[in-house]
Amino acid sequence: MKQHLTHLIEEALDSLVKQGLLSSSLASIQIEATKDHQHGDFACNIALMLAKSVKQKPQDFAAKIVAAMPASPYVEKIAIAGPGFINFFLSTQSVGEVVKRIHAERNQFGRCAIGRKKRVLVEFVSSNPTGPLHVGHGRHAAFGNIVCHLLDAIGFDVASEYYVNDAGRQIDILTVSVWLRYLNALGESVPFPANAYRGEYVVTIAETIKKEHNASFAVSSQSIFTDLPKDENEGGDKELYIDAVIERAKQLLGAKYQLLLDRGLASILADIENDLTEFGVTFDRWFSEREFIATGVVDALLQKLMLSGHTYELEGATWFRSTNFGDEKDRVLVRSNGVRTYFANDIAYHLSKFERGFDLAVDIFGADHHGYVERMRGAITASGIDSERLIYLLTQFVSLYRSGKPVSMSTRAGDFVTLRELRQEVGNDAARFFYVMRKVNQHIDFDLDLAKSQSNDNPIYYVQYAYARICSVLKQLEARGLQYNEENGLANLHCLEEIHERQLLNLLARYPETIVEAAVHYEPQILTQYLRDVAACFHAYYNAHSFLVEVVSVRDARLALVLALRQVLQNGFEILGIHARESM
RNA sequence: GCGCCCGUAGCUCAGUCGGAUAGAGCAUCGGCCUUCUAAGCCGAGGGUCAGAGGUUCGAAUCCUCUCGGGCGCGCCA
Repeated sequence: MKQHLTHLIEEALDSLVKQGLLSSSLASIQIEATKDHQHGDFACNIALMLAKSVKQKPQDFAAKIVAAMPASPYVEKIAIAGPGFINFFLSTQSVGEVVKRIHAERNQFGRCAIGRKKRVLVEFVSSNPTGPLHVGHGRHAAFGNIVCHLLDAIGFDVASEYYVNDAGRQIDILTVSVWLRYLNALGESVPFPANAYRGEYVVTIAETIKKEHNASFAVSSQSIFTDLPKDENEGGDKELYIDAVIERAKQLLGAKYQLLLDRGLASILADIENDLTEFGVTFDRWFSEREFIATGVVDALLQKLMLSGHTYELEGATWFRSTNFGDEKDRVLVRSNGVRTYFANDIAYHLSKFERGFDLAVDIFGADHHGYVERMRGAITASGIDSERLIYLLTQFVSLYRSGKPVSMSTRAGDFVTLRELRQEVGNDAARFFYVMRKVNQHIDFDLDLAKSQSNDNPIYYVQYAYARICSVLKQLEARGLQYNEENGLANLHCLEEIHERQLLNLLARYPETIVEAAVHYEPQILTQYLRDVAACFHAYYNAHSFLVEVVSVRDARLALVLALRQVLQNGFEILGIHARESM
């Protein structure tokens, strides 16, 4: 419809050019849906934009445009209002057309092909496998998953990946944490390092290992702790101390150290994957940093960067001159001890994404990584790849509120809330909806009481209830022994003349552009907001009018409308990954 | 100190490409159930869009500065 109206304006402008009233019709014509129904269904601001160049009052020029416009079967009335807007009032018949379209396209309604099958890789969560996911990761999971669905809906070829950071020092810390808890479970009395992972899950893993392997990882407490530096609580450095414990563990366990490491890692990854799967979030690939390094392609990929002339040697280390790309200081790629940094491996990983044929790489990270973005983009540019192809989306933090008070989530105190606990408390649907209801770069105050409440205050119940109510109407139809005739409904759309019906029809027509808007900006909250609007419109309609009226033509037309709405709700829910419930 | 993000009603937040009188919900107050679910609807009050300049037909939206809040500034990951 927008296209049609744009075309009408174009013809009017062309005609004015021919009359010599306008020098050029080259203007970007903006047609927008009105906010207020008194302004008709669509409005155009073209007269306001061109008024200056033709040296006329916008209202006068608008009148000339309207006079030059060809007649259209869809347009019932055209009015000039306000400072010079041209308002289009459509016929009931043409507004109702959207219902036919929805009935024809079903679950395809709202999908389009503007992504042109371009390949996009979305990387998200990528949480270090050192413990269970917490509520912050949940936001990444929900957001990333929904961004994938949105991009798919507009015709991108989407793949998702979880980068498993299983090669670094923190895995060693996990391993000794598990080991010390294991020794504890065997009855050894061992001090627990200040910098080790203190969570209860470590104890659980240790106990499992004890059951599986008995005492095969046992050593005497004395052999571990002789001649170690002081830990933090003894006035020492916790970093130096934990590194010394790691070294000692490797010495004492030999080849068995790797066994222990693998066991702990596998256990945590399994937990993470299980948690995400239950949450409805799956990945096309779990990309292991360790395996990636083992293939040997990391050095080959980094060669691109090395050959760019943007790297140099200093004090035994290899540096990337990221200051050439706006970074505040240069960054180390290879440490003086010969070990590559996380950054170097990550550059190789990102280069591999483009090497593997992806046109676009979308990374979803926490806002605490923002300092990292610039140097990665620099490295990509230096390697000869257009950094426009790398998109970073940074999420802000999530705070939980219960009874109006913030829930303490200090990791140190061991009382941080896991994603699993949150899901169990409020349910997957509410968690997903609440996570993406806010702009990604805005802090979330997650109200647990609200997410659980079964009331109109709760947005997730509000939208699901709209769906359930429509289902309920259909059950009622059956209970009264009535039949719905779709063909008759679609033939009588001109009966939908109530103001609520007009508003609902216009909203339904906006669903496809809402999806495009949400997808291209990576903003799912545009969709959640739309669903809340459409639900509010429906509830008002429901309250104002009966659907199951005596007059068959009106009844069938109304049912055709609410069934179209049900389809749109279902399509939106599908993208959000929430359930369409038939009853509440 | 430097960099990034944020600041909209008492509270939590919408506000599309710069458009018409800045909108919802909660809370407060007042209505609506012989009815397809009242888990809902309708109405009232409530605003210096943090502040000051600028850009223009028009600014919550774009630019500059100031104030306030969050985050980041490792040969960690």
